Amino acid sequence: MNTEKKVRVRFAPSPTGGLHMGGVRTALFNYLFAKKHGGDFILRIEDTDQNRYVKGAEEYIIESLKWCGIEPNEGVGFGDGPHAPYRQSERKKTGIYEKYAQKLIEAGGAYYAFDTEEELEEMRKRLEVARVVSPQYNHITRMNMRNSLTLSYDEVQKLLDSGVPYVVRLKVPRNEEIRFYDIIRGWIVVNSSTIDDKVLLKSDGMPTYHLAHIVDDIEMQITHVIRGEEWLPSAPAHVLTYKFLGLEQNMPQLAHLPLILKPDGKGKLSKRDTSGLPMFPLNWYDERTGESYVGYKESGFFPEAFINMLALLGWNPGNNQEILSKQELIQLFSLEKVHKAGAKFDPEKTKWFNQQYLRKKDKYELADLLQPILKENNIQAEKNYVAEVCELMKEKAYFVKDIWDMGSYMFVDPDTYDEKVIQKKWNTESQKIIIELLQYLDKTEPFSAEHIHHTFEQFIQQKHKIDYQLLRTCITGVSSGPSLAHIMAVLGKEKVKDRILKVLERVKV
RNA sequence: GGCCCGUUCGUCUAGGGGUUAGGACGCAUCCCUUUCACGGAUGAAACACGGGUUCGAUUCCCGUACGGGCUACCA
Repeated sequence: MNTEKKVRVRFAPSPTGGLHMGGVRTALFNYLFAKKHGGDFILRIEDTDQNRYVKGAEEYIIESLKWCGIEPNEGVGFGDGPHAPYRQSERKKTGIYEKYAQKLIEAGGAYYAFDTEEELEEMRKRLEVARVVSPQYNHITRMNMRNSLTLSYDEVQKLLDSGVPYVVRLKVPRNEEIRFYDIIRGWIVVNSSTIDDKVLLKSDGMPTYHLAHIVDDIEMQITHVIRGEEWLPSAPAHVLTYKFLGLEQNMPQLAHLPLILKPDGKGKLSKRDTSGLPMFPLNWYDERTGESYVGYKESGFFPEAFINMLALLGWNPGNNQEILSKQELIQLFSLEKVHKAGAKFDPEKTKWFNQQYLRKKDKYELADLLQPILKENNIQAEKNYVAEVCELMKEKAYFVKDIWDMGSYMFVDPDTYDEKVIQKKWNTESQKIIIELLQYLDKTEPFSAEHIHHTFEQFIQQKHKIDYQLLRTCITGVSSGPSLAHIMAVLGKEKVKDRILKVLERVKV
């Protein structure tokens, strides 16, 4: 609450799978907010659920953040700061969560519960039969369960000493108004009677998210918690926990981000989507299920485009500018301008973003990016030539690989020719014209786009009309593409002549 | 079901008591171009509904509808 304090925010994913693009956006907003205010951005790994732990997920998260260019300046994979360790499983070993749980119990804000799974199940059934509207472990039902509120002090001690498994639950009071301010949503008021007695410490000794994140946020001096809207319902319980701990003054400010929704249909974006675009920043293979998912990186997206698109999902600078560099995003970002409503992911616009970034790149940069694709296709070409091809093709491309897909004829002679064009237009007459044109082209010097164009005009004036589509097909094999004169200039005179002669020889009337 | 959050063109959004409700993606038409694309121009397209408050509401309030989230010893 103290604005003098240095801003410190964290991204705290649990390593239960590949980092979803929704998670990337949460990380991004944290990053932008931190940078904007000259603060720290921390990566904390919340691996308190051993059952859901997925090998490789942590590395994946780190690599994803690196690729996106939203690197934490403190935390797992990014160098220890003063608050190491940053993995909750390791932090647990220091006894810190137990310490806070103990404090809570002593303050009367939490209690031990010894109920077995069966007993809990039984309770739920009982409530269901009784048609209780919200069956939960709460201020009413806890009085019928086995916990330190219903058992005598001696009984509790005996159970504790005998090593019977127990959990620690938050003692949520009855009928109290819990208020808190959310930077994005404003004041939120909830009646405590609707909140259940959340488990804070599990019977395996691990804290739940509810306890762990509060302890760590306090210990790590986090000033702002920026997280997904799915946490909004449990936020009142968190506020209560801070209060019981006597830490209300140190409580970070809360900001709950709107969810990213599926482009079609309903619900939040899931791991797999039918839109055709990836849901993950990087390729992800899930060892458990054997499922693999493609990433934005491998699909040919630029990280800047990906980040730009994500930033505008639920936020915008308010000035109609849509193409924003990371620096601009940082400058313009503010939580107050984050939208409240969920945003549907738009695959079309995502591609458009990539196209915009592709156009901004210069031809040599594109040439470097195209090089690996050429290599895959066993093409060897000089960098300057590749750059010219990129310059020529880039207006049509969404991805670097489009340059190859649409312009492979710039590197290899066509071996097939658009049949529709050939069938319709290839005849003795048109052949004759092309042979005549060939002589004109031979004399074109220099063989630049401008001069070629001039040659065309001359030819038309002195000889015949030119069927450009046919000529294009002869040279490139396809019936559409960038300016033909430019293509010819880049290919060079010899290549052009060669290709035309080849067609005359190979494609009979 | 209960609790919480939300609702401006198909989508992302700007705006906000009096506006021709703005931009972008996509779509359509036209211009440019040998073609496609780019670029340019134009167009179709929105304040969920019903009550208040007000001289006036898309904007504020309340309902309704719809959408979303949560409802675990998961995060």
